[in-house]
Amino acid sequence: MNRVSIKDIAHELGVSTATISLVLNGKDKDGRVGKEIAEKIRQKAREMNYEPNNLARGLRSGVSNTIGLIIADISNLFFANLAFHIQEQAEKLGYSVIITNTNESDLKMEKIINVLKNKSVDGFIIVPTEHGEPFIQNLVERNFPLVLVDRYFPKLKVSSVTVDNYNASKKAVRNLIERGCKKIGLIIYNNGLQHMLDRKKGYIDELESCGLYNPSLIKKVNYSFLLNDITIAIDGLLSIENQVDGIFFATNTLSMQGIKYLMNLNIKLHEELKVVCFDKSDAFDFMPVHIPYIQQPISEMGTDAVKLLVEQMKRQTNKITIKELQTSLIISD
Amino acid sequence: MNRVSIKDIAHELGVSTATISLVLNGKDKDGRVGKEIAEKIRQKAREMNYEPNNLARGLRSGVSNTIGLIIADISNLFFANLAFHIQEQAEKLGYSVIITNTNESDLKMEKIINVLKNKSVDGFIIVPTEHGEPFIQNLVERNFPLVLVDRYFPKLKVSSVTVDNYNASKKAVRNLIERGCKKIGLIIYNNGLQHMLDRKKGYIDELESCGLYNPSLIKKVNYSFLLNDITIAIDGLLSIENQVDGIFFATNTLSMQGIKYLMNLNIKLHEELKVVCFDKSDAFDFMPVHIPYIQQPISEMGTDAVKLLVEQMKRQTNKITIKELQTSLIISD
DNA sequence: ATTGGTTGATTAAACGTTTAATTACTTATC
DNA sequence: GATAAGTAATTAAACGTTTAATCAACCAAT
Repeated sequence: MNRVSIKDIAHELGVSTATISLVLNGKDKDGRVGKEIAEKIRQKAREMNYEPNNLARGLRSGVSNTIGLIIADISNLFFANLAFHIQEQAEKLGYSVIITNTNESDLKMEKIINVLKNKSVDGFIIVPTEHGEPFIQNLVERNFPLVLVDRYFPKLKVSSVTVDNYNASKKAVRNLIERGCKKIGLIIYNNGLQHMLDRKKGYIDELESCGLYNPSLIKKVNYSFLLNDITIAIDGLLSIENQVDGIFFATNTLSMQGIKYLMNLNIKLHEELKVVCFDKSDAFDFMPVHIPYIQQPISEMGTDAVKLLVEQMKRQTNKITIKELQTSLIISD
Repeated sequence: MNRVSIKDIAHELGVSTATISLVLNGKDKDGRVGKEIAEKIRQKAREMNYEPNNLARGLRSGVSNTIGLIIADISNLFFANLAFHIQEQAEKLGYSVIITNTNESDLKMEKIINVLKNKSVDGFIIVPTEHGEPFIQNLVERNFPLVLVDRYFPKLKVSSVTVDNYNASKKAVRNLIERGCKKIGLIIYNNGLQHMLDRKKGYIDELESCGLYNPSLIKKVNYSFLLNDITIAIDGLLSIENQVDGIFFATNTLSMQGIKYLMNLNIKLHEELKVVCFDKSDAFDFMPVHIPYIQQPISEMGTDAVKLLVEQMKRQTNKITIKELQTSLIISD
């Protein structure tokens, strides 16, 4: 009652395992295997419910047709959606995906990379953690097929799919300016990841271009103390010396917690204070006013990442592709 | 520059691969390998950065220390969180997890089960799709380690971890009754999954116990036409002949879309109409009133599922465990 | 001096594939 | 009728482990 192997079919048909393998892998054309026997093999395989053992296959051929996906926080809807699209696209191209989660921990990322390598994934799609650069560097040096997504390290020669964070940020701030804001605060994570820096840079440049930039309106939040830090950040921005009339939230988690706190404070959004968020949240639909937000092309990010990776895995190319997708500012839907 | 294997270490140390394997698997006690050589092997392995090849290991030993997790909708926060906790617990116990997503498609579920079997996972944790019973049945017959989670099939002899849907539902309805509702509607999916039926049964029984049950106040929604069906359902409940004063939403997706529509209709929640939801949503924090909801012990569901599965995989037991966890009704937090 | 137990190591097969190399046969070519 | 070319199959090694079986050496006890 055990799994049926190529050997069983061979035995059943009185033919060698090599022939079976050839046929079942479609290498029976170019005059390798006779038509009748090939058909008989295919028939028998179906009949016996044969399913190839991927371990054996991977061991022998060094190819597992599996992609290792490492994301930073699976309970963040953005990443969950990203994972979804990556898996869909991978399946279309004949790959399966192992989804794993670092929970933003560098240690865990290192560990996971090793686990996945031992499982012989053919390539990685990674949303890297803050101090994960050395581990990525290591993969790059070993010439491992790899695509970074959402976040990237500018110094590394590695393909990536991100959004144009800089211009997204400019767009967001521009919107606040056009709506009449004069004192615009930024709430952003204090990590050193380049996409955060890009968002900050966009904010600064756009404000500077109209002489509205004021460094003390940038408030940084520690990811691990989100709930606490965000109240401090907002209190700071609303304080007597600052009195901002607009806030740009640089991520979806910041948006959610920030707006929650603003509502607690009974701040009238839109009237007393205008906000723009990076990334969408389901909760926007339930807020008393429409919240403008930067929409990311999640589906495209996912499919592009897979496509780039597959190219690498097939060794069709070894050039680095840096893909920067454009975002849209959604005012109301 | 290739991966270092057990052979390389053996060659380096002038010793057989068997010895290496023994030592590296901790089977060098009971007088199998000398102390000095064992230490030398461990030393060298570390030095050469040896990492075992799990394909070879799995092929030879038939054990992969990998759990296949099949969930129904990864972009649903409930499942994403569940996946998170399952992965955490699995890691603690020395297993890695392959997360996959059926998107509620029966076909996909069948396909994924096969893919994972070919990757030789040692066991499954599955959130089954509506018509997935035969595939689960098949796994059960083959005596495959398996735990269902969130949903279950009462006819199958298979371990599962779910919540006590029946009593959760009763609790929810009881709350509406206590808040003075006389005409309480139910909005629920029209699938035949047992946990849905349980929720419906709880609703019916609780209402019948106080003579308030009216079958026409149950509105069913098709998952694939959620957006459309939910408006019809709500319109029906609010119509002149029904005029409900309370609604129980049987899932988080139904809650979200339902409440969204109610707000569009400018229904005053709490005053004109009271609601209770099954499962929590981040969006509740942003609603004008507190939404009471049934809180599920997601973390516990995840860890329990892993524990049950690991017991099975280790063949410590072959008895079926049906675990039904209790929920809490959260009025306000 | 034979037997038997310990300790410490090796040998070789096995897991299920893939694939380069080989063989054997048939047919076509000059 | 010898050679080449094509067709159709097989053989056997290899991938990196694990593990049962075996062997070798030493020592103790009869």
